[in-house]
Amino acid sequence: MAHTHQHESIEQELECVSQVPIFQRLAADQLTSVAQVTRPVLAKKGGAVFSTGEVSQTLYIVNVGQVRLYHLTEDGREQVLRVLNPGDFIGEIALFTDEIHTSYAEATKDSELCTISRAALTALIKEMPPLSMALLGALADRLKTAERQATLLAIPDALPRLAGYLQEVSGHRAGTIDLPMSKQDLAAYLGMTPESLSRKLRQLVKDGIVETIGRRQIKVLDASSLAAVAPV
Amino acid sequence: MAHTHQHESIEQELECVSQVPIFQRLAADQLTSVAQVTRPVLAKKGGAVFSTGEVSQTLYIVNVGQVRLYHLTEDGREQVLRVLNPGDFIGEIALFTDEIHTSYAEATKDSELCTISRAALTALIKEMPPLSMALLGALADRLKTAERQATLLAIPDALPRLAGYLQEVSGHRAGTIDLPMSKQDLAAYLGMTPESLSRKLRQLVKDGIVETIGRRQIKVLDASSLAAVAPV
DNA sequence: CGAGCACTTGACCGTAGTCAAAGTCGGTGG
DNA sequence: CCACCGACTTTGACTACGGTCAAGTGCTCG
Repeated sequence: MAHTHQHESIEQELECVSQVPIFQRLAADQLTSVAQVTRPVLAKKGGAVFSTGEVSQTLYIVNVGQVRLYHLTEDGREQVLRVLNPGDFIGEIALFTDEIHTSYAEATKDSELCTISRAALTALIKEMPPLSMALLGALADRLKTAERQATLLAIPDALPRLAGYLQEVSGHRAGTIDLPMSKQDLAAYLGMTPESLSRKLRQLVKDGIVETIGRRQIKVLDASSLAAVAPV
Repeated sequence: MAHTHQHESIEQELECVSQVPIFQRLAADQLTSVAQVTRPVLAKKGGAVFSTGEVSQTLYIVNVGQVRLYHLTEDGREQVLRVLNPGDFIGEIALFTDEIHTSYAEATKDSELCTISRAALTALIKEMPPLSMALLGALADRLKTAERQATLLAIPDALPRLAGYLQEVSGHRAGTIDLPMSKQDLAAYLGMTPESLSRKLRQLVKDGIVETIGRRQIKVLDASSLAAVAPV
């Protein structure tokens, strides 16, 4: 489990809080109030931030590193729900619904997170209406992404599923994409095997639609051909 | 497009508002304030509540009837995102993110909805902190459902996908389920064809795990066998 | 520089999609 | 109240796509 600093200065909390989109609209003194109720948490690469079944009424904000959020199905498959990079947050479901976690959160790199307890956040919201709007906006955004993922996953064929994803992360324009996760995680996210992902990606490369650069970058060469392959 | 009543009494709005879970924690006088800014809307069976591309900064709450929310993919497939029954709401994404609708909403029965504009809701939230907590809770809940749907859809085989769905709507217990949508919509929701759904359902019936009653009901006979088939 | 892990490639097989057609339920109108 | 019509659902045969298993290649990080 992660280790909590006890004697940190307020500065680290401020750094964390000020980086987060949901807090960005707040005034300086409000930021300080927020920072005062956060607690930093460290998680080593491969370590768990939380697991299924835990009753953690805490909001986690990723400050440094990367956290992978996934469901574990009974047959051992990991369904990647999303990958959190600095500025992203998790735990909002547990925060607002009184339920136990149904997913695992695991650091894929050495990571640094800030946490806010449910009680503290509730108090903050009462004081700062803009904060609740920001939170609502962030949740709505996440919901949109999740529904989009569901739409993608419902596509029966792997090629358009991949194309749809690439289209989305590229913003429908030609250009270089930094993949937010490893190819095997991406495969799970898209509901296919790493083998299928590899084959379909290769097909797109062969057709001159995309180009791979190293392991974590893909360059979209022909956005319109990509759109023709994608079904959305 | 739907027709708006202009000269309704406040009573109808109150009926609508008081039925909605997100408003249920409010005091009577607060409910009245909410009711004052809502506008009822009627939608005939088969009629559109809104379509892709519309810039509607409005929250829709279903009061009577049923509304189907779906994406249309380029190959003509309809991906059902969800089906809204009385008390459910839509439009929150457009409300908080300044974006155009990416989905269609269509009434599957003659329906009655209440609407609240973005401006009005923002004002309400400022006045009533509990309301924002309720909204956040509702959104978090929806997010959880969407992530769950994504997990289900990522399952490669159709049988466990169906079993997982049945498990979920039955609350993991034996008993009768009222399907919230037609089988062909359910097939789309689960990312398979109506033919596959029919075959897999039949298999569950043959194995004595479930029983079909008419077209819209399924009775779970053996919850533990169902759990054995489901992968979640 | 080396070891291990991520990724790729290949061959085979099973499952679900497709197309076509029959069957059945539900609602509407006489 | 019953009969009909239309949409939903089911069934069947065929095909192909992707999953599985196995082995090979190449980054990347220590």
